[in-house]
Amino acid sequence: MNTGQSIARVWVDSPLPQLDRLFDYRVPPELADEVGIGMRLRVPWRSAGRFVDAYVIELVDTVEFTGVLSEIEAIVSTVPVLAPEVAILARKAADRAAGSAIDIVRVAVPGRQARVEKAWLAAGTPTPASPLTAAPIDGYVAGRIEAAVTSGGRLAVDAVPLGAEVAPGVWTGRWAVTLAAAASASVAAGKTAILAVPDYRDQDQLAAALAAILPEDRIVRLDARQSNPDRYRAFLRCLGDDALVIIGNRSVVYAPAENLGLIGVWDDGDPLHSEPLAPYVHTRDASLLRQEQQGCALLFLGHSRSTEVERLVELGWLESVSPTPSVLPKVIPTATQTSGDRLAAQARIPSSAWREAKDALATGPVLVQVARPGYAPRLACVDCGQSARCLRCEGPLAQNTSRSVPACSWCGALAVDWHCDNCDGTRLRLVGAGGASRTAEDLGRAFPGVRIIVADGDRPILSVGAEPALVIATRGAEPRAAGGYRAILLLDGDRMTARESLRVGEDCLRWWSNATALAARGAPTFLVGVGGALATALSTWRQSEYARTELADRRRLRFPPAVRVASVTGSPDAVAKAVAAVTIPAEDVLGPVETGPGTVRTILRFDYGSGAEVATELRAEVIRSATSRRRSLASKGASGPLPANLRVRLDDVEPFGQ
DNA sequence: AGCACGCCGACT
DNA sequence: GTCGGCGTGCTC
Repeated sequence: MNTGQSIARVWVDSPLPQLDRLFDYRVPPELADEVGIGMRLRVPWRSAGRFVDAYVIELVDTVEFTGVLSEIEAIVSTVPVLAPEVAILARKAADRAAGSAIDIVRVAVPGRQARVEKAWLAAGTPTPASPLTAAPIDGYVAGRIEAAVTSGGRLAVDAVPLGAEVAPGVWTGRWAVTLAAAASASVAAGKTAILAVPDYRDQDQLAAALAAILPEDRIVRLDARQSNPDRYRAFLRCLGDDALVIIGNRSVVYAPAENLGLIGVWDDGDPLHSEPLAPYVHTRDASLLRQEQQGCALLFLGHSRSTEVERLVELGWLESVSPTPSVLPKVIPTATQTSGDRLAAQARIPSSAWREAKDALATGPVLVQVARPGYAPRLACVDCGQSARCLRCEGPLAQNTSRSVPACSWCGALAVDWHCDNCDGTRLRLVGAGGASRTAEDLGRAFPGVRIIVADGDRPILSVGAEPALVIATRGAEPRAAGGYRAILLLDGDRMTARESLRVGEDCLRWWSNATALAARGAPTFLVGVGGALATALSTWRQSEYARTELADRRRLRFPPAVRVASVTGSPDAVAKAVAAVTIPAEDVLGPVETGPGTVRTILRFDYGSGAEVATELRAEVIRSATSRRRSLASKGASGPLPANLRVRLDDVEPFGQ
């Protein structure tokens, strides 16, 4: 592997920001034939007896470092787990997010499983893959998406809002069929496709759609939920030269693929695409970087459009593609509480929707989308109306089933012997609309004899059959119905739109659009109790138009994604210093506000053009504060934990409400 | 993070 | 004289 170079330049596996650079180590002669780029090493660290893991980034024969070099201790494995294209991507993504490359590597490269690795090495290169033909992409102008896939195009594609039977009795969304076919076009052209979806239910659908058009050995599932051996096995499979389809959730965008033809992202507006680990790089941003780096095609597919994708469309960076011929779901916005039927009124269902649902129930499943799980998500004192709080921790009380004892939503304590701290009353009543279980109970009374199915985060259901049933689901947890739902009721719209968040409109439209796409062709969807631009966007099925006006609003207000933002958190002096180090206009410095004992947060807003500069400046401050300032606070004898020096997070929308 | 180096007060 | 306190700085 080595061509005579005797110096390995490595990234050490440490979360310390000041160590996020290359370190040089001498390669001992006995390892010179073995060591290669991307391998995991064990190297001495500072003093005798201490070692850290490291990844080989470069092999060179000269050093700029003037000190005494240490020697590599050992090669952990000769498998080049950190592919060069992934290392480059990690560096770029980390720089953009003012974070460490090694933090990305930790997400990108699974832990070594010696047994799995041994078996993989013994098996040798996998079977040479036979040539394949691409599956046709139906529902769009013929050849449009295929052409983009084979020529490195970038598209924002509106998904066809229908279901598909990909195998006898196996139903998925048409989006999965579209994405699978696009991936097959890439693989047929000899290039790997990476497909990222937000959750496991989406992953199952995509896997089913792929299984229908590609041989099993072409499909690799790579996600964090797999067991360590399974994940490592799948990861190793990606290292070969074969053109594969690699599917998974957000971290799959870092899968090794030297010969990458396509990155496909389903439903980029789903918050599960946003990485919760530092440096918090969103699937969308990682995909954009990788597309530029490797020149592959990039496809964002969704039923609704995120403001971020809309921005890229308006810039001309992405091209917008809609189904041809267009498919318009039948959406009927409906006012709240007009039903004369007592039971319907109790279940918050307007009379027109009620009648249609009743008729539809004779022929197949009907979906009812609600905002919250449980029975009574909010309780109050019957006598004085004050909302009921836990006697122990002041958390809000909720009731999970009609018979269960109310319990605290925060600490879980059962509210036995509860009394109101305002009036000493002891009886509780439901506030506002009930949760999924309560709605199920109400509807069960209204439709005696009809099968009721409840699906929420705790009781996930992937699919239901074509038989009549009332399916009550919380938003985002809707099962797919064989042949599609015969009617859909979107309840609780008023409650969903009442949330305080920058993205509330976008999120609601996404939840409703995704649910609407579960309807059978021509089946009605009733949007209850919502009017205005959101209702118009859903009923005219023009989500991108909504995204356009939403983005225009954000531009006026200088909110993301019209601008980029960075949150700077830490001790008041560290934050002040960091903010002073950044050269941006004063009106774009928001704060500081106190976020905890001795901790403040300042938000910086800046244009995309200044992004690289701001990230570099903030990064330098993080390193400075990590290396210079020590525990000056702790030595003062102050009790309590030492507040973190300085934390920087780019494109953090949480301060705007999430 | 750890851990060594370094420069001032009580000690055999 | 020097043992060790912890503030400071570095890790190829």
